Amino acid sequence: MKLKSFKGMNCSLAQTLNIVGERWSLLIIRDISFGTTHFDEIQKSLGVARNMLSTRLKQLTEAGILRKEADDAGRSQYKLTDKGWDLMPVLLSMTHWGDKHVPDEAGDRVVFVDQKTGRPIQPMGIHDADGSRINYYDIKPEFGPALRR
Amino acid sequence: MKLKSFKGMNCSLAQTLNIVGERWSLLIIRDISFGTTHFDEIQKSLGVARNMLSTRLKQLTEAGILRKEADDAGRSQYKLTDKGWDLMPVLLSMTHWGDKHVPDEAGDRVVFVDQKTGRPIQPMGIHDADGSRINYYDIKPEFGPALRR
DNA sequence: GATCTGCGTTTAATCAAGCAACTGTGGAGA
DNA sequence: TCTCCACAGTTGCTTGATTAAACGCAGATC
Repeated sequence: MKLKSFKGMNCSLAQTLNIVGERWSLLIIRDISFGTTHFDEIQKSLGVARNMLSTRLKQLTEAGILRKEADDAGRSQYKLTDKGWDLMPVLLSMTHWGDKHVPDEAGDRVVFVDQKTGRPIQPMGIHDADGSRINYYDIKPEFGPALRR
Repeated sequence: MKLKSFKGMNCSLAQTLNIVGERWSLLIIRDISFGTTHFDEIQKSLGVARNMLSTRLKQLTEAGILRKEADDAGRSQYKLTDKGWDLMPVLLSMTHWGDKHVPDEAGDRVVFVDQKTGRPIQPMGIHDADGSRINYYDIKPEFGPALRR
């Protein structure tokens, strides 16, 4: 009774979840994006089981999200590829949702700021073709070519 | 050997994953956002096991993401709450990532358009305080009050 | 040469996903 | 009123996934 794969679903969300939808994947990716790139560092930071971490790193590397390389000391480390960095909107959306809906009494936990100005970035939101911010009830889904058949 | 909870992690991403990070949750939420609101409809649409669906719907309702109510015919249906609709940026980020990195040869699967203009919305991206689009390498994380202690 | 650190793999136990069959309820039709 | 069917779950079982801890192994340090 294998875990059901989302591969056949012909849905971009399902395809994404098939690759990064596993419990630990996004936390691993976040750690690496923060500069925690060595196996033991990630393991201690997250408290994930070592074999899980090993498996996930392998899968994410095969999926082209991570790249394994040696650092100056010859120790192996993991870095995000461009494909991996493209997941930042996903990470940021989730972080902002957590900030808003599962807050800490002491305030925000991590704030992402614009490096040039030092000011916090906007919470992730929906923008129309002109770049104006719009609401979720201002959009509607339409079937694209791949679903019209 | 219970599944490790992310609750104690003091990280907004982990808090979000603790609520919607399970395999089926986001797919269920997407279906409901598309108007597939009855138990059997969702079950057939996703092919998820009925007991899984039952458990997830219960958890998501308890988490305040869904609301259970009766439709005109008295059948029970599930709707998104505002808290649930706030997950749209997460769904859209993942959908756009899938469109880009796991494409279908036939083209896009679902396109989200601005209801007023009919034009597709922008792919989810990072915006600075002034609303200008910036890149992932233009931002950096800073520890907020909850982590400075 | 003994111990430590880094990076995993193996092992054994337990938890959760998956499937299918069953229950319970309400309405439609005979 | 009796049967049939759709809907919304629930129950029970099997198998896969997750966990923690122990083990391997190479290179560096004491």
